[in-house]
Amino acid sequence: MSLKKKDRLVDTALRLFCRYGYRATGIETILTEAGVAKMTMYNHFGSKEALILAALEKRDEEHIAWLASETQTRAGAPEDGLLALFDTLDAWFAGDEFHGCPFLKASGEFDDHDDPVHRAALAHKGRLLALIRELAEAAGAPDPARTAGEIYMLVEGATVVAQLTGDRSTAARAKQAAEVLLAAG
Amino acid sequence: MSLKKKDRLVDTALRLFCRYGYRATGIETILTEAGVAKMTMYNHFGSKEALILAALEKRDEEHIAWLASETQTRAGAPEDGLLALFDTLDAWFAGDEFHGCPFLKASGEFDDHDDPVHRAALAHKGRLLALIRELAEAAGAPDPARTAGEIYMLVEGATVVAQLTGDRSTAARAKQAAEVLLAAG
DNA sequence: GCGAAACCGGACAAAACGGTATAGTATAGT
DNA sequence: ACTATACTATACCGTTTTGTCCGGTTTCGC
Repeated sequence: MSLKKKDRLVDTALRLFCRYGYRATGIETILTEAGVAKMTMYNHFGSKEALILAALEKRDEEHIAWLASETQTRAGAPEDGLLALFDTLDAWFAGDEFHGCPFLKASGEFDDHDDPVHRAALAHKGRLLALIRELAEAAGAPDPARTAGEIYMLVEGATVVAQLTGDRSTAARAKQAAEVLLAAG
Repeated sequence: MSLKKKDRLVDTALRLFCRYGYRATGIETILTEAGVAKMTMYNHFGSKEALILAALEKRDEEHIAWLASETQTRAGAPEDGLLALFDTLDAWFAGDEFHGCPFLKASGEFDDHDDPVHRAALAHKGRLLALIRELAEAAGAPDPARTAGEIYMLVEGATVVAQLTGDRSTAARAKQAAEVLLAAG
C-alpha cells in the first residue's frame, strides 16, 4: 500500500524537520528513519521541497483541528474559549515532542516571502488567526478582529518563548496577560 | 590592520545569516561578499560556529544598546518607556534590512539547548527581558517582573509576526495591546 | 496464479559543504 | 633595509548534499 509509506515518510520528515530544522535534516536521514527507499520517496514527492510542503500541509490540518477541539473541550462556556486556548498551548508546550512551532521555524529558514514554504507557513498562521477570531466572536468580544489580533500576538510570543527557554510556565503567564486584555474588552 | 577585516567579516556574516539563515549561508559566500580570503577568516575564527557566535555577540551589544537609547529618546517621561519601546520596534521593523530577529532564527535552527548558539540567543533574550524590566521599574509598575514578562512576550510575538507577514502595522497593534496591559497595572 | 505497480538497495553523479595546506604578497614597526 | 605579521590566491581534502538510474524483489488486484 502506498499510503503507509507515504504517510510514514511525511510523519518522519516532520518530526525530524521540527527537531533539527529543515536544511539541517538530510533526505538520507529521513529515509533511514522511515525505512523507505530513496526512489520511493522521489516517486511520491518530486523534491525535498515537495516533502517539506506535504509535511507542513498535514501538520497544518492536524494542528489547527487539535487546537480547536482541545480548546473546545477545555472551555466550559463559549466565553472561556480564548482563555482555554492557552491551556491547550500549555499542553502542547509540555509535550515531549515540542520543539517550537514548525511553521515559525520554516518561515525563519525560508525568509523569502515568495518562497512556497514561507507561503505555507503564512497560510497556516492565517488559519490560526481565523480560529482565534472565531473564539473571540463566540466569546462575544466587542471588537473580535482587534481582540483576535492581540491574542494571536500573545500566542506567537508564548510559543517562541516556550521554545527558546523551555520554561513550563510560559503558557500560564501568557494566559494571565490574556485575562487582562479580555477584561478590558 | 586586522580589525577592519575582522569587523567586515562579522558584519557581512551577520547580514547574510539574518537574510538567508545560518546553515543556508556558506562560508564561501560570506568571504566573497566581504572580500576576504578564506585563510584570513580561519585565522580569526577557528570555525563557522565561532563566526556565528562572534556575529551574534556583536549584534547582541549593538541591538540592546540601540533599543535602550532609541527608546529613551522617544519616551518623553519615564512612564512612557514601555510604550515607546514599541515605537522603537516599529522603526526596527520598517527598516529595509529587517528579516526578523537573528536570535530567534538562531534558536530555531540550533534547537538543542546545550548548543552554544542557542545559549547565545537565550542570553540575548535575557538581556532584552532585563531591559524591559528596567523600563517597567522606571515607569513605576506595581509588579515590574510580571509586567516585564507580559510585555516581553508581546515584543517577541510582534517580532515574529512582523517577520512572517511583513505587516507594517504590527508594532502599532502590539502597542495597543501593551497600553491595555499597562493600564491594568 | 498472473500481471502490474510499488518498492528496495545500492551505485552513481555533480555540486556544495567546512576546513586545510602552501606559496607568495603587502604592510606595518623598528 | 629587515623582519614579523596580516593577508591573498589557489589548489586540495574528505564529507555531505540533493537527485538519478537500474536490476531485482515484494505485494496487490484481479
